[in-house]
Amino acid sequence: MLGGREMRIGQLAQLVGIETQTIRFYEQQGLLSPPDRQENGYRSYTKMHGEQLTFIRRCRKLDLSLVEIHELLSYQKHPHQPCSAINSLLDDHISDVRTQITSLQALENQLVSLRASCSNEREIETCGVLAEISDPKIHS
Amino acid sequence: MLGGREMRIGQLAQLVGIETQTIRFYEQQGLLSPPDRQENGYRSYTKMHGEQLTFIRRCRKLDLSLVEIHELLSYQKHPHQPCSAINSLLDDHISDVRTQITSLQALENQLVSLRASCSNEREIETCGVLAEISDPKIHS
DNA sequence: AAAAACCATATAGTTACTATAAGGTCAATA
DNA sequence: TATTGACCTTATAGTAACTATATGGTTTTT
Ligand SMILES: [Zn+2]
Ligand SMILES: [Zn+2]
Ligand SMILES: [Zn+2]
Ligand SMILES: [Zn+2]
Repeated sequence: MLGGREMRIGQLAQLVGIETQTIRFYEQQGLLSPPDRQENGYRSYTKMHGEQLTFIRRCRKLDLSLVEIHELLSYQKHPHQPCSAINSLLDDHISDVRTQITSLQALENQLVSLRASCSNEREIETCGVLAEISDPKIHS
Repeated sequence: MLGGREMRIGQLAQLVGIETQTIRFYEQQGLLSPPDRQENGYRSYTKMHGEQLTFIRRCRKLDLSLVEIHELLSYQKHPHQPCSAINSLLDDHISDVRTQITSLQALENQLVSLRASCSNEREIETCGVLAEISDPKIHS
């Protein structure tokens, strides 16, 4: 054993703040390099695996999909190509997020207006909310 | 056959603008009343089923979950209770949507700032985007 | 009669995990 | 020494709301 810094999956999990199953899952998905195994079959991780995992987790917090992360990792393996692909990926992702925001805002408006059609304190039978969903008035 | 207005699943699907599998799925989930069957086993739907389906679809467009729709439908079956539960459901849902919007906006800001760390036209090796994800600078 | 269109059920796939089952390994304890 | 507990292994199923496929029966059209 050259550098005696290996850890087992539980320690890595604690280090990164993630569940052990998630680590195995990323390995299975090809996002995390398969670690060496001890004689008993236990996974043996290095500092590098910790960095890979942290990278993946940061990407996930940016709501990048596993496929997108896969792409980013593949770019990292060809460091002498132009980085325009990375920027395209990011631009597309930003535009996805903006689309989501826009449609959620439209949804919020609809919901607020629906909510306004009930003055509370009624019986369900005459509740404006259910009535509006069942038979919406058309607003210009 | 008393009122000869029954339709088969394909016709109902076309009427509502939905796939036949989705109709069967809603029935299986207990959202749509099970229709009568013809002698050959085919489902036989009435106008009422069309209205139920339209209600469900409108709820889905408001991004209400199937569980929430289930709740709404159960309220409809007890029309002489106060409608405050409906309003609570809606208020909770609106607050969910607002939470989503807020966190997506925060995400958008992060992504835009990340994007700004690359001036394009570089090699991947020196791309500020990957560098930032791997090793983020701390901003106040 | 044969082909096309429709219906039926059951099952698997999607995303990113999370949870469970069934069992092997290791260190500490009774 | 036997057993407990914590840890590890793999494999499989569950989540949400559909969507797609496989396989086979029925009806309608050509
Ligand atoms: Zn994206
Ligand atoms: Zn009301
Ligand atoms: Zn909701
Ligand atoms: Zn770049």
